[in-house]
Amino acid sequence: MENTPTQIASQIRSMGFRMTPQRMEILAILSQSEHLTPTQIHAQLVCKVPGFTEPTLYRTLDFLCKNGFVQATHVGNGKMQYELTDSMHHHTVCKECGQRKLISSEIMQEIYDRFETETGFKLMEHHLTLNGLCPDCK
Amino acid sequence: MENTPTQIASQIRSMGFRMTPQRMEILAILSQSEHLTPTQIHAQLVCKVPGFTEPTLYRTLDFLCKNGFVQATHVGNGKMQYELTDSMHHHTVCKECGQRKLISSEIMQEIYDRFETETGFKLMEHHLTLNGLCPDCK
DNA sequence: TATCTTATTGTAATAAGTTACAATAAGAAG
DNA sequence: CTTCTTATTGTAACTTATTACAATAAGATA
Ligand SMILES: [Mn+2]
Ligand SMILES: [Mn+2]
Ligand SMILES: [Zn+2]
Ligand SMILES: [Zn+2]
Repeated sequence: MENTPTQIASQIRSMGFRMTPQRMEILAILSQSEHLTPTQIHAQLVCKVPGFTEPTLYRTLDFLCKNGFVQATHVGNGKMQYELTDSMHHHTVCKECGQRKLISSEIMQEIYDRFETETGFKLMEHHLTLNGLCPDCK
Repeated sequence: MENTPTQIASQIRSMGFRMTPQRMEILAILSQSEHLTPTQIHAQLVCKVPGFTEPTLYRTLDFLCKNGFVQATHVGNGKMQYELTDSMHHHTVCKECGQRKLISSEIMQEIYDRFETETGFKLMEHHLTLNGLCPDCK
């Protein structure tokens, strides 16, 4: 399972959906950075495609999320952020200094495994942000 | 540390802030249910206090969160939800059937302890929602 | 290539959330 | 109780997000 815009495009088509310039533009933008808010994405869109509208942006993000090509995440502030579904990764965010740090997948995988065996629940979270205090600020 | 509206009110005063009817109304509403969106809270507010405005609602929620009396949470849809800071508790939400389930604090505490010792990060998350598949839908 | 179906887009109106600033009132002081 | 300070509220304007529906165009079919 790959995740370049072109590969996602053909997957979209093979799922019976239609591939449009609007969807392609959004995928192109998402493929170049992560943790983008709708406003940030829209700012980039209107540069390239002057008439691009908000409803299309929000609907498309929704569509891409529902079909697993994009993941929506929260990082503490109330704003949604979007990124292409990539390898599982997690962050810590320090409430004191704001520093973000990537958490190794191994640690989280072990924790997830244990959680799943103890609860019978199958986790599908691929991107979790944990808030607290970093070692320095603690 | 208690969390009834009256007790929070006196804490707010003793912290040098002012206690207002608006803050009291919001605390009263939050003390009666959990997982409330701003829109839900506002709907209740305008019934009781006809002129209650949105800026005051959002500012007050922000204020109560920053001072630890209220916690803001996400449950998968993009909407923020608010509730009085109570004992730590966590949920699973099934992507298939939508069922929500409370996760025992003991399990999470052990997992948190391990996470903290392995990363040096001090978690302050008191309310985490984990998405995936419940035992039935798995 | 031309035609057809309908998924997807844009338009227009609305709702939710934010910001800047002047008016108000909580609570301290006299 | 009255006065004073300033934290907190409401007003007004704006930005971000959502909804309903008519116009468009992707891609299937002939
Ligand atoms: Mn990330
Ligand atoms: Mn909860
Ligand atoms: Zn820190
Ligand atoms: Zn289920």
